[in-house]
Amino acid sequence: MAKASTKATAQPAPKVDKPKTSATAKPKTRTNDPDRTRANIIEVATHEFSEKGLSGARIDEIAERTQTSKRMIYYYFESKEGLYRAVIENSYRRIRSIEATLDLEHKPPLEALAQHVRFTFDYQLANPDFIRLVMVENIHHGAHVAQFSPEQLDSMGDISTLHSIIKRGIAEGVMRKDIDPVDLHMSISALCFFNVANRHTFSTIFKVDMATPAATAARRESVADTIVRSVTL
Amino acid sequence: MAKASTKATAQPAPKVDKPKTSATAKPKTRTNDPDRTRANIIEVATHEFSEKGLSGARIDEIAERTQTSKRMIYYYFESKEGLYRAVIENSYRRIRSIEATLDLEHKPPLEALAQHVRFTFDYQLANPDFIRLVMVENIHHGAHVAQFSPEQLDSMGDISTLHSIIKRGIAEGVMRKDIDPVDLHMSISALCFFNVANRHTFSTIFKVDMATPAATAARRESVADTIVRSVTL
DNA sequence: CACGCAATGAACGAACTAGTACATGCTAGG
DNA sequence: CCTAGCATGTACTAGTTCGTTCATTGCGTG
Repeated sequence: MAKASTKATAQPAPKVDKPKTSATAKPKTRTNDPDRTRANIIEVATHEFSEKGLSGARIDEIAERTQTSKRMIYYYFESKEGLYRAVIENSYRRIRSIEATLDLEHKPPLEALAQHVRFTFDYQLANPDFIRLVMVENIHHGAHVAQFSPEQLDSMGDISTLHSIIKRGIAEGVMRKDIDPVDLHMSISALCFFNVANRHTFSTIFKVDMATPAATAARRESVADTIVRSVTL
Repeated sequence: MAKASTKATAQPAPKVDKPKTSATAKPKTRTNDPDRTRANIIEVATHEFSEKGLSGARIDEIAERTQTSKRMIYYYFESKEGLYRAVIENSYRRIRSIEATLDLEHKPPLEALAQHVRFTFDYQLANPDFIRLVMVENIHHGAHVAQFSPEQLDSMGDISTLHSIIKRGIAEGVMRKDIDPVDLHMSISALCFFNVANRHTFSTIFKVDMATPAATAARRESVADTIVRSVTL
């Protein structure tokens, strides 16, 4: 459980150094570090909630796995739901910040689209906690996401990358003119999401191990191909 | 252990064969009717679990909405998990029994495939409880589905309809020869599933109402089209 | 027709769980 | 260096929640 470096999980809090506590301070004394504490709590809670759901997660258990105590959870987040909200918000923010670091602007549109799909596929695969959190949230009818601010929602729903790919595709005459970006995005999300979200029941029922590198690679190409085909003339 | 009867479970349980319980029984006296009681409990529990998850559902609440008491839940299902298992099993059984009542054998392969997709789409849309239950189960890593018998799993994974459509499609030269039926099924499931499972967060983030008839119809066709395109030459 | 077993009900309790009261250490500003 | 207020830890409580105990009623059958 040693989770030392977790610094900027919650926010870019410049907590740099803490010379105060006698530079030579030993682990004996307590060191107040709000940002770190918050970040640590969110990190632990993210995993707990994604693993057991909102009602299944236990505050006491989260507190135990934290470097601090239950008291701090209520001090910073007020309630179990407050913590859950912070977790969801933090997860969405992280996902957003990492996406779109891809350079697709000067590749042929269809190739760019395929790349975009593969990236999405791999990213979701690499972040099962986020996927599970989205499932949990939908079981709750998206009630907490609905509380987000308009700005937050806007940035979460930013699919400008896809827009520009489609635009170029149409301009270059390699894509249908009637593509609905949101509809396309939904298809991409659906295919990538399912791969992570439902892998357990699907693997069990169809007796395949979706987790092997070979199966993953094959599925990744299948999804990319399916999407590319859906936009061509 | 009281695995006594496993016949009529939840559903329009028309109280089929029930010669024993004096057919003329009046509402005044208590009428022992195990099957009906079981079915009633499962019905209520299905909704509760799908709405709140395994840990979120409350046995007391389920009991209240039942025509019987909590005592009966434990009498028939032993535990909360036992009830949950029965609910999952029953749901999968229902889904299976209704599917494949479609006559697709003498339609052109591609048309048959499109129909099959539309049917799946509509069916999942009409059964959100089942979809949500599958989500809940996957959050639990499919641990309970994994306990099903091989026979149960076999019938749940029966995609012979799809197999035969593909077979005809290839024979008639209108489909690719290298289609993997399970892979195709996964794509169909993914696209249909997402439409119900993630509608809340998706609608909120992208500011669209996925529930309108128009949006539903459009999405249905988009999904059918995407799948059909994915198998053509 | 009575007897054993299945089905049912009401109330109870032990364990758990979210949240809090109280006490105290730490850091910064004057 | 001293005080105010933020940060933290400990111990506790009030309210749930699953599951059970004890008792009773209906049903089929010998």
